[in-house]
Amino acid sequence: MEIPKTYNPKEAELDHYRRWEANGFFTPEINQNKDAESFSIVIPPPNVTGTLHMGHALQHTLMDTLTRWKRMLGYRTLFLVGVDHAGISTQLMVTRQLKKDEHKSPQDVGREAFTAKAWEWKEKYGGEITQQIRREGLSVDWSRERFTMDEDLSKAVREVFVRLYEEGSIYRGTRIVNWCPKDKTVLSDLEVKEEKAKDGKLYYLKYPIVSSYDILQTLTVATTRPETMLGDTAVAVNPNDERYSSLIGKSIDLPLTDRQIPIIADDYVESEFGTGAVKITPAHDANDWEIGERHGLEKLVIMNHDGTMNEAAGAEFAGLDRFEARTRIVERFEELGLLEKIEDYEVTLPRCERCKTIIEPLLSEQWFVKMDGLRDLALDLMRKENSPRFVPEVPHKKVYTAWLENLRDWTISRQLWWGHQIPAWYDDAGNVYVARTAEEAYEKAGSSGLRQDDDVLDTWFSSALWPFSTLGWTGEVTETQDLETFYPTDVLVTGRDILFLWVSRMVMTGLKFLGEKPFDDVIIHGTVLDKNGQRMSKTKGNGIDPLDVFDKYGVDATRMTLAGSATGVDFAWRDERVESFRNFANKIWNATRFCLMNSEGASVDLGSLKFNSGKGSLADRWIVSRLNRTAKAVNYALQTYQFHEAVQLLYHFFWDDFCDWYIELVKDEITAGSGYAGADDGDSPGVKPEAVEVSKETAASRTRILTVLEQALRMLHPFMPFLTEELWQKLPGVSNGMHNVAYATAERTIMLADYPSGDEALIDEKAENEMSAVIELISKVRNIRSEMNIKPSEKVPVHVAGSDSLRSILAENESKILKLARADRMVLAETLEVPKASARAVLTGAAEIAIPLEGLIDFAKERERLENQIAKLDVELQRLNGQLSNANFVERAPAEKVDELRVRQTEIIQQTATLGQNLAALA
RNA sequence: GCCGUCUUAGCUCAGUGGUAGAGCACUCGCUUCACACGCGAUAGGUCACAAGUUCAAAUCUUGUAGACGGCACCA
Repeated sequence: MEIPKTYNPKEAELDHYRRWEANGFFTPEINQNKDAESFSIVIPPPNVTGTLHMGHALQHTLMDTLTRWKRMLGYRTLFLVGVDHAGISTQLMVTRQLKKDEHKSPQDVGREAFTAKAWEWKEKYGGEITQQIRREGLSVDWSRERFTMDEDLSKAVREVFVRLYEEGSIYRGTRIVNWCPKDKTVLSDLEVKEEKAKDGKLYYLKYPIVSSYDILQTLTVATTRPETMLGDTAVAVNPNDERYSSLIGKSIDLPLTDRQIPIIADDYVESEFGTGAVKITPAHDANDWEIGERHGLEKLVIMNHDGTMNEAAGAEFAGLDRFEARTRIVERFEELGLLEKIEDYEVTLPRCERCKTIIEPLLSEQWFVKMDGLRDLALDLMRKENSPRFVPEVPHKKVYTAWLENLRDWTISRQLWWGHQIPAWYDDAGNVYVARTAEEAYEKAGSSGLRQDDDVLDTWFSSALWPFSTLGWTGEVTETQDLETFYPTDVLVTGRDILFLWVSRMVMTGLKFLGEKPFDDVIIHGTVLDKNGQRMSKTKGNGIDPLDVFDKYGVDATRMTLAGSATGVDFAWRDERVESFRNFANKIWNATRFCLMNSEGASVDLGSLKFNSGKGSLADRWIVSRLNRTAKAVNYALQTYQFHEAVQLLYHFFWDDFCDWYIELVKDEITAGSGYAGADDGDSPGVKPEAVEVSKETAASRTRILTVLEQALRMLHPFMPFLTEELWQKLPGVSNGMHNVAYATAERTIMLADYPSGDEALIDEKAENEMSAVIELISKVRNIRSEMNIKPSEKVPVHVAGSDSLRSILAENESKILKLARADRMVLAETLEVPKASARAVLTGAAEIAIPLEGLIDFAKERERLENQIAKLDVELQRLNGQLSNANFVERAPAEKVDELRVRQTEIIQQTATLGQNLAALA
């Protein structure tokens, strides 16, 4: 079979994906084993407005790797995919489009037309991310694709809302909330991000005290937001503050208004801060609101929802933007001689996570979820069962627990049109009827003259139900088969930024409504940073588009790069790293190409790797041992979510063990008699292999190498799905008979092949030790050749002295050693008998080698070589001597350890002696 | 303010008590018939700093410095 010299990923990628999807390989139904254990994972639903970024690519890779691995192991596997309706984001997109296309605002078209537009937008543009997910190769079940606003999911949302309302956990109340004047909606605490302001100021305002005398007395208050003074309804001081005790009970003539406000005492005030007197604006500050509650103060709202001042702020200010009002008020205070001073002051400002607008704390009536009960469910689960298990555990377990412990009520209403409209209806008298449907509300009210609440729910309210709403939970008694089979899910893979917003809430709702946690393990992956270690962001423009990387290096190489980063750790993106995995993909391609060029008369046969002890050549037993050892280690690494460990194991097994050693060791056997060791440049057709008779031995060797390769491809498949499928399909003899039994009848594909789990019986310590000796010998010879500048084309004789067993191992592998060491003969003896003009080295086990180099040797260089070797050993020996002469060490360290060092000490002494003699002989 | 993470080879990072590792880059040598996206061979680190625990510390404890993250407060 002829294949090109270089792997071209793009060709393989789309074709295989189409075929996998069309054949239903991604669905759990492909699994024919009724007793199969299930494995399920739900994707963190990307925003419908979103496009793929590196964070997605990372988390998707981890999830797909796990899913493919479990599927190959025979689990009934569901990787559920879906998209989030992303309330604010989508509303903004659609609003923008409406403005651009029709020059209209949402209010112009009305709610119904607007949401219709939003659905249109979703159908048209919302598919981008799902196409990108296909490009990534994710083995998600498209037949179960979900959208958070699907009818079933919406039903689940209403059900949960009604149940929480009925038990009193959802309530409507008037509170200070986080208001975004740009998006014109309330936000939860988690959607507000604090940011340091560059030029914060602290304004000291003098408030005139109402006095029975005519002397003007003032009380100075400090504030960062002077504009709120128009809403002040008191000034507070600490009750123990002697400076002000006489003022308590008196009043202030509030400047710029015609109001008089009281001076009150409250413990909240810290005398040390500012002037020790605080202006109190209950309608525009959460702490002030508390004080207002305690003292029965009026709550005067002075701002509109768009951040402008309202009538209550007074005619002079009404209509001004809040920041214009600030400037204006400061000017007016100055005019009145009431501005004491302005200080620079570092202040952190709350900003809208989405649009970065400064949040206005505003008094507003909203819906809230009381979190106490839900919180306790999650906390108990953590305290009693240590669940969910975070990977890595530090720091997430602690952060998660601490957050729960300090949890406050959740503001769930949003002043948007795109989302789940709150299932609450009002009659003209203002009575509220919370119900699953309008009909149910009418029934409760005994009238159909009701108006549904205008607001929608926080997007995270529906996301919180994702692990079960997607599996068919609607709260009805008939639970679906999927829910039965796949809930709870096995593992959640997500970023740390949504630990509170999403993960914690899924835990709470899962426990509450299904009585069972939604997942066992939570992998919190790291953040992909740019090459300077900075977070990628749109504003910085330093983002790396995964699709560009796919185009340049291939999806598989990108996946290996992402999986190859340590779980949970941030890492700086380096193209060089993907490049090395692109090279790795090419290495796999070419190794396969070589095996295929020499596959005549052979086909993949698992039986060819089952050796009874002692049977099979050393190289064969060795590679089979390495294969099985690697398989065991890879499975363990995946079980413990050490993806990078698995990547390293596979990389080194394939490249070092399989390519660098095994292929080279058996090359002669594989190419024997074919006259076709390889195509020359790819241009000429080469010799047709069918012209040549393939011997039984050659065919057997070819079968073995093909089989090892086939197993390696299977192990690599969860990480590199496209390349491995592409190559696997080309191997002679592959069939659906290699599938896990659960998929016996499915059309043949590597993605359903049985995953190698590693056979302990085929791990052969003896073979690995013997091969180490062969490898050590070859390496030493190569080292001498290189340092003595012996041309690659020049063959040398190799003399080896060593034990009987070593000599017999080497003798058995003579032809291989000669080839790889580029030697023309190997002389084995008990002691070395070589001329003085030889280059020498020592081997493990009191063995030594020499290469006679009459006329070629550079004595000075050889002396240097030997001295270097001695010096290196001496460093180690000094350390060993130190340790072993320490009585404490010998007494207290485990005997095993002490013995180990003694053995090593003896060996070094012996080797040093040998090298010393060699050196002396040169003089 | 509170909590936490990181600091290891030129770069990016593994490594969690017992002789320091990888990839890339660097140096040297190779058109060796799968692959130059390759092959072979080197070089390169007092594991941020200090003290402590231990027979033994990159690894555990404490402190210091620097980088970063989360939470809270902010008149």
